[in-house]
Amino acid sequence: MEVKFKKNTAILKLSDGFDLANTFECGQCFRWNREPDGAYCGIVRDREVRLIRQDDCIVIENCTEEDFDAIWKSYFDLDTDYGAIRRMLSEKSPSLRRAVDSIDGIRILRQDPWEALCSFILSQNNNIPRIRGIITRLCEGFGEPCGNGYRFPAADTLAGLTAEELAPLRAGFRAKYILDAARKVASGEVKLTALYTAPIEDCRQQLMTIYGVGSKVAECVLLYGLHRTEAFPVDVWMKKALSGEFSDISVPELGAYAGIAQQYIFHLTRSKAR
DNA sequence: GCCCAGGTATAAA
DNA sequence: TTTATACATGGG
Repeated sequence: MEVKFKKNTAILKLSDGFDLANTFECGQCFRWNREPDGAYCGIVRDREVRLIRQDDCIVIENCTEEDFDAIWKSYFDLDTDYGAIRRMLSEKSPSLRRAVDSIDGIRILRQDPWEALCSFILSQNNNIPRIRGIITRLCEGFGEPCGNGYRFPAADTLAGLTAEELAPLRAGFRAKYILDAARKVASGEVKLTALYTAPIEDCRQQLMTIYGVGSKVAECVLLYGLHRTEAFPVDVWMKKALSGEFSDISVPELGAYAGIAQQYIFHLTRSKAR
């Protein structure tokens, strides 16, 4: 990966892939917005940037060299060779090769664990456009202004709210889950930063103490919020996939990248559904 | 109108 | 331990 800087703009040349639409619209995140020119605009922590492809480069606008080193290099997982991971996964089974080949240029973002926790609580029994709407209203209603939008509200902020105060989100039965998550995170009863390094099964159990967090939400938080790429949702809808056309996949064999394999399988099953 | 959505808690078999 | 159902809401 090469990077050059020109007046608050980072210009990336990657040896592996970075497809903006596939990365931001694969269902791992809900707060990157496509603009008419094909660029994507998003807010992470207290920074707002805009990404656009120019020839074989990805351009990050409003990105200083300091921010790139402190935030974006890690957030976009730019030090990871996705080409190598794809090749490794493709060797594991014919069905997984089809899944990997069904989409390219996805990078697993290193999102904020708290934001990922809320996002995937809200995702349950819900569709992506509506999830995005609820999260937008959550940020507008309770987040600090940032750039042209809002930061994701802190757990401490939400912990002091009531279900009635969350009603404008129209999150339905999920509102009470958000409040329980906020309360447990704000109090330290669930310590998200500990989940970066704890044994994966302990992490699952810890997350599932939150009302409304089951195995599937826990796996998504671990993968997308804590970059635990070995996390794999074996026991909810993935069980369906693995008993069908993906029955030739052995999850333990996928090892450290089982979660990334899951992302490709998710895409293939989604694209077939329509 | 109808079906269903990146599921989970709860009750019942 | 496995299987069924309600859940709030609205996108397509």
